[in-house]
Amino acid sequence: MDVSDRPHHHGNLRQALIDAGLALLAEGGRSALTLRQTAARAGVSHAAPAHHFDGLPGLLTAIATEAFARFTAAMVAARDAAGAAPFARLDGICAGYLTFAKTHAGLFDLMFNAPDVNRSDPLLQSHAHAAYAVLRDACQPFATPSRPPSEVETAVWSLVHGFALLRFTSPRPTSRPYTDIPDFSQLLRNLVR
Amino acid sequence: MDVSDRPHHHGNLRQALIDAGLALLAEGGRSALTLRQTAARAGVSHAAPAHHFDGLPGLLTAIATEAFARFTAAMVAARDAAGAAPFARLDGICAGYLTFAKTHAGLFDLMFNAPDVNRSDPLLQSHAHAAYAVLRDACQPFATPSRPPSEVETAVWSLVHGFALLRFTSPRPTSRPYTDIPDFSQLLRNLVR
DNA sequence: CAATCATCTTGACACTGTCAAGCATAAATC
DNA sequence: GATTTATGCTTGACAGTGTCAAGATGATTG
Repeated sequence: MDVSDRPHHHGNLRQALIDAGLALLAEGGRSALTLRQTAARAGVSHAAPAHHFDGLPGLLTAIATEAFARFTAAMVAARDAAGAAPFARLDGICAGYLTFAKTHAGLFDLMFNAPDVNRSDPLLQSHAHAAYAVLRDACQPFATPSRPPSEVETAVWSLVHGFALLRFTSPRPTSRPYTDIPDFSQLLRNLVR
Repeated sequence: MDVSDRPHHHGNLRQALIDAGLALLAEGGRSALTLRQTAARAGVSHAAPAHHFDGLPGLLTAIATEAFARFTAAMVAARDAAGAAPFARLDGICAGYLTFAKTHAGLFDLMFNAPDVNRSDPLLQSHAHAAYAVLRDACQPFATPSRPPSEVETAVWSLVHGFALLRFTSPRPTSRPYTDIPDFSQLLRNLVR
């Protein structure tokens, strides 16, 4: 759309920029997500984003915040579709976790690996905390007197996050980076006993 | 050193560039590791690296390869200092893993998170495979008929890698990102039984 | 000695993020 | 309703990046 076709004030440029960034990220990965490209896709000049975000880190942080919200929603949906048994719920969450990492690799990469995301941002932190809370709640039934909740949470989070990275991120030559990769549910079952 | 002070042919510029890159990475993190800065630190022009590496990805890949070698050495040293018992050996390797991730955060970040590293490079792959082999060998004693080696390996690698990322990478506001982080040895003990 | 080759330099290009200045439109005020 | 203020966006510039082409320099070889 030509610049003269639309009003001078965009209306909701902030959200339009976030949407444009999400599209660029999905199409070309992290390296495609630049300030100028995002502005161009949203149909504004290269300096327009500066009036809505604190530079590139600000834009990336806003997109990562949105990504955490979608991440949480994906885990919750997988949990609620998995049944009522504690293990089924936890396993469902992990399946949602891994499916999200696979199908939204760009978002996952941005959320956890991108160096320019401002992880001190309060809004980002609250969304990240909400995602972690989903996992934590589902871990609670597996705590015992000798195994406090923090230990179960950390073990499960580490296992599923490490598994996701081993499996999906930093694309490797073959689908079997080092050896056969077993099913995650089995690993989880052995972990929580 | 002035350009006219040294001979036109550097002698071993390739290694000098790798060393300069390692220094920049240790000092300023991934964003400080640029082609031009590396060349400047090595005392050559900005285009000199192109004659020794295939662009920036080539340089990063070479540095990551060196990083994997040091990573392997750190794990082997920790293992050999940990005693002869199978669990002590595996625990020692994980301790070496985590200590490396903490004390060489730049290298660790480059090895696993940097998008420009060419992970199809045969030399990089062989070094990465060697690192993984150290972990795999130490996992073997914990395999059972119902728990094949690939399952133990994947579980341990995922756990320690996820733990390292949760703990050390992408610096978070506080040292306790979401909750208390327990000791890793306890997690490992519960995992391998 | 001359030719060749590898190595490094210089200069240019397109692209990036960021900043300062200015303009156009909407909102507020008289 | 007219004028002023403020907001939202544009334009232009700057330093920095990776990459390529062309040239200069020094070592090697015929």
